[in-house]
Amino acid sequence: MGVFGLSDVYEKISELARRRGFFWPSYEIYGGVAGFYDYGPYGVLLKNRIVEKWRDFFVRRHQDYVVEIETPIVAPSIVFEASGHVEHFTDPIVSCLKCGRRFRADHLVEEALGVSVEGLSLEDLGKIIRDNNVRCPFDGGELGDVKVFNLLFKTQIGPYEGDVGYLRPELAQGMFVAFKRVLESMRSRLPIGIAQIGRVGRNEISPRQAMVRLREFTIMEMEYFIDAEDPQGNCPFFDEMAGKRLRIQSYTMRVKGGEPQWFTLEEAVESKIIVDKCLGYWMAIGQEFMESIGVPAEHMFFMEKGPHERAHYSSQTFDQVVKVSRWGLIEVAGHSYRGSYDMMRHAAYSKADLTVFKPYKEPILVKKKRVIVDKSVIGRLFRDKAGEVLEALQAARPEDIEGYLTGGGHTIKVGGFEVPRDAVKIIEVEEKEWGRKILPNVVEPSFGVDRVVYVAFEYAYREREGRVVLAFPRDIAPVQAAVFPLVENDESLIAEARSLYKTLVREGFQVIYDDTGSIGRRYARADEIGVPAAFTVDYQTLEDKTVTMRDRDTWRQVRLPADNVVEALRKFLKGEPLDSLGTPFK
RNA sequence: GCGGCGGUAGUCUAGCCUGGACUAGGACGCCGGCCUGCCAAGCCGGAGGUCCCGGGUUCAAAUCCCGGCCGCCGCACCA
Repeated sequence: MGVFGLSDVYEKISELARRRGFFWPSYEIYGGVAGFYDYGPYGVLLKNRIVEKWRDFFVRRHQDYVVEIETPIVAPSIVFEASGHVEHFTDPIVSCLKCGRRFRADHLVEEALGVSVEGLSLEDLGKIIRDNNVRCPFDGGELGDVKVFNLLFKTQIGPYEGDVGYLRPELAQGMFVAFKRVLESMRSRLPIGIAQIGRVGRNEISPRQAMVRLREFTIMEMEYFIDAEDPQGNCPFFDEMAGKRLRIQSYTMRVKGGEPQWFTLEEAVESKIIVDKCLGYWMAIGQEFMESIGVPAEHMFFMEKGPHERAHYSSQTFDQVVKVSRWGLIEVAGHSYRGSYDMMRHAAYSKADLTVFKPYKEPILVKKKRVIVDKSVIGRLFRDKAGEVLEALQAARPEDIEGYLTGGGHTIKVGGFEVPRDAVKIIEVEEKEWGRKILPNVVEPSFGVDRVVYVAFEYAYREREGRVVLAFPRDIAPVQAAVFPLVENDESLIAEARSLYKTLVREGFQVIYDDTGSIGRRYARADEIGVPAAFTVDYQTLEDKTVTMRDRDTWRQVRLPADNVVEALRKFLKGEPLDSLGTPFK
């Protein structure tokens, strides 16, 4: 028995996944490497459908605001210096000089001395270790310098060792760095969502839990760029989801030991449990997405992270967690309010102007003070320094300069120069302002594909009369239909079945054709990879061109004309009940 | 990274303690043939094994010992 009263199906799932070609640990013939997984033929089909569904929920349905891009997985080091990952995406470690074992430096100190060392620099940690003679807990050996272990995979771009590159640990930086160009190509309007689906790498110290914690994995992520000062305009679709019910456990609820509670999206936003409308909106979409993958709403909730649990960039983060039988709660998505941290950093590091011009409806008149300088005086007085002086005067705030003028002094001190007051005057002008420049804030829903695949698999797993059925929601099933002749040794049945199979393939369906073994065995095989519908060509087909259609989940059948199969399958995959598609059979 | 347990055809497993007749046995699955008028039926035939890897002990190692890799569990870690 697993947790939450769910029976632990992990072993059965991994066995089935390997045997039927969904997923398995990579590099098996070389003994395997922890943290890497292969997708097999049906796994790829399943994953692709899940990815396509995410794209539908987050991108296609919001296509007037959300676009998808693709950026490289390797970035020059400056990108992750700007993002803070080079500095923060690390653990401090020390090595024992005698046995070579490695330890978390902060934990060792906290354990040995019973003091909190949170936020201390590497040097400070090293000093504490030396001053207190902290030793290796195994053989008492002396400890070396405190170093950082960075979870970024490091590489080199081109032939020169100085050109450090990193494998991205998240997709977000790709969107931030490309933001200006994307915004421009989408006619420079906010809000805008930029989505991306792609691989990332994190050099985890000890990955575990199969597909749940990998060193290389796929993320589906969106950065939704908004104007923090225009809360009304940011989320034009909010009302459509306002009544959606979400289960939320705020940080304060959690530290008090409280259970997650149900809120409508509107309630959660109005009571400030979710700090931002857009953050809440995408959480609601995220919940609908996971429900469509097969997870009932009562099996997931949003868990708010506390101040010390959040990433360095975030002011509010919710983990979208789903119950699984083996490991309890696993995080399938993180929903973060990232503020303008990243955009600020990239603007500073790249010197690019990453602001967005937001026009007002009507231009407004503003009174501004302007510094007027008598350049001939400055030129004569400062000669070759005149340029610098002028620059300093322009850079200064007019109010400050006015302060000197009204203060009655004889000179104005600016940029290390003293400028005679007569050379400068302040005038007031009226200007039309057509808009303002803002640095956008960012809301980010980010899903781990591989975890979603695992969750879909676990929630689809059923046992029925000693047989295994993968009851995927019909529209994510890796294979959509099966076609069988009733028996395997009748050429005319086989010919009809092959022809039906070809029709379905031509119509774009993923179909398996199978004519070996008994019909029951073939149904069982199809159930085991989760094929929602099976069509069987029997002797009556030869008379009246009808076939039977079988539902994976009920094992019931209807009979319908072979010519209607394409349309019936299309409807069935969209959720229509079997009974509406034909007349009952047997 | 630490500790415990484990690793044998595609899958599940017997054998390991007590080394040799193991040319590694079985079941399911898979492939071919026969049969089969709707839910893993039957019969015949077949393919499939680096016994996790490396080293050691021994006349002899799937079996004992050491190291490593991988997995599961617990601790730690998971910006």
